[in-house]
Amino acid sequence: MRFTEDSVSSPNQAEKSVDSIAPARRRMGTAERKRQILDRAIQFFAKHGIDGQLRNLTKELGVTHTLLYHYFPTKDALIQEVYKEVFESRWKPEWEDLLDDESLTPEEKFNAFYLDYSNTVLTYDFVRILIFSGLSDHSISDRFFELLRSRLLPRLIRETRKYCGRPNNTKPTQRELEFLMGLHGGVFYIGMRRWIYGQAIYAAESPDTEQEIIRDRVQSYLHSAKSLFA
Amino acid sequence: MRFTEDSVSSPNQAEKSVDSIAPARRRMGTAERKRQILDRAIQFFAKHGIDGQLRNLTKELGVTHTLLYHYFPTKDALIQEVYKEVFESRWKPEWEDLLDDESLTPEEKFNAFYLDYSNTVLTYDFVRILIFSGLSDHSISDRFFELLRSRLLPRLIRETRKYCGRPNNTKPTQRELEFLMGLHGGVFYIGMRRWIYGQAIYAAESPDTEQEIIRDRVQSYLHSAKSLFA
DNA sequence: ACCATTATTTAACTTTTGGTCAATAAGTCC
DNA sequence: GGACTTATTGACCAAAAGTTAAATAATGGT
Repeated sequence: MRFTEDSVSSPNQAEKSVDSIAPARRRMGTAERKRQILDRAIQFFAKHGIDGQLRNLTKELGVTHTLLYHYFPTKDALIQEVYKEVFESRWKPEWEDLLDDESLTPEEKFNAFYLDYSNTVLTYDFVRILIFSGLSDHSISDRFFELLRSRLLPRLIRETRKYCGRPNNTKPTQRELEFLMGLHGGVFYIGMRRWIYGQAIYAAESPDTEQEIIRDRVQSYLHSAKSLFA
Repeated sequence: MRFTEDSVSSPNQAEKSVDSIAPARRRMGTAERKRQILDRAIQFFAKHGIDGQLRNLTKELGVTHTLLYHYFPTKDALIQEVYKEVFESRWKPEWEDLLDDESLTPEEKFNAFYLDYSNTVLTYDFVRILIFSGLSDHSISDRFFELLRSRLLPRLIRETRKYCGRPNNTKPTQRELEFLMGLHGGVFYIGMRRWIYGQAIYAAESPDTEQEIIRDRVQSYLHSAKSLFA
């Protein structure tokens, strides 16, 4: 598993398998190298958690671990950039536009949103890093949930009410929010099973089924909301 | 936060605040000490993950870290016992009995089960250790899900079918299972928000509301199942 | 071809941390 | 009260892991 000096003694084989076309060694441009490190760090910390060792991370890159300090002042700084990258780059402002689109029915919006949301958020990197972050220091995951809370939940509640034929003139109640979180959590749980517990998702076979599953749940949510909050 | 030699120099104040009535120092019975360590280790590893340092753990107990090795051969052995304790002690065989109880309606079973299940499983220790385990080495969380998969899911599907007035003569379909996992995951997500993300659950105020939330979701699940699988 | 720049490595330092072992002392039994 | 058992500690080790500083060598400009 762990390769030590062997990788040095046999430079012809499997030196790197990632992006290297040449066994090229030194001197990569500053920007590219930083980018490369960051990309790899995301994968790496998603897999091993923030306790992953820098020496192992850089081994995957084919460089010495001290090179990191040329680009990042400290391990923690690197991790912060990883967090930032993952969370800020994946949030789609379009989600808000979609939910505000006047030409769509609430049902269409819910389906379109959760289909896209699950494709974006339920990835290996995102799910695991979000949880690693929550497990240790909330400060990062909080940012994501703040977006969720302020940007998405009010819109989703509004659409739910529209679907139920109720006016949207009061603040969402706890009960409404909780019921929505049931749907939301159920969707996120798909990612949990897949990327945390390593379970095969029952729907992994056909891509259609995955969509069908989301649709089932959205359908169920809206349908039940109508009778629960009537 | 961290107390070093101060705790020795001022033995009157806050020496320990946990179970100590006396500032009693040495010589605890073997069994009690082991029990004490294990209990504390559960809390500790749930909080800090398995990378938590033994020295910090024992500091909370007011003993030296070397004392651990008198009771557990290695850190890993201690962790294994923690896992075992948490997962094996919390699984209730009564759940199966409850779901098999002939005198209850499917709806009553679902409500009773998820109410009790959430009280048992959605604790700080359990949720976090389950996830720490899943994040690193599935071997432990797998055991729990195997119980879930073999003992509970078939019964829950059976009751769902009964509620829908359908015969239970075929294996659960993926679609049925996935729909059930939507409910299940939504419930577990309550624990996630509370113990991983550190969010106040909207229903934290009144204990009734918590029950109401579960009931809402169960109601929704069953009701929708009827129309989805008709 | 030479020089300046800087990406990269080598060597070394420090702190952390799981683990060992011999010494100490708190109970218990007589 | 002395002897015996063993819970507990203090000193210490070695490997792991983050960090630093100086040496090395690509690369680009002239």
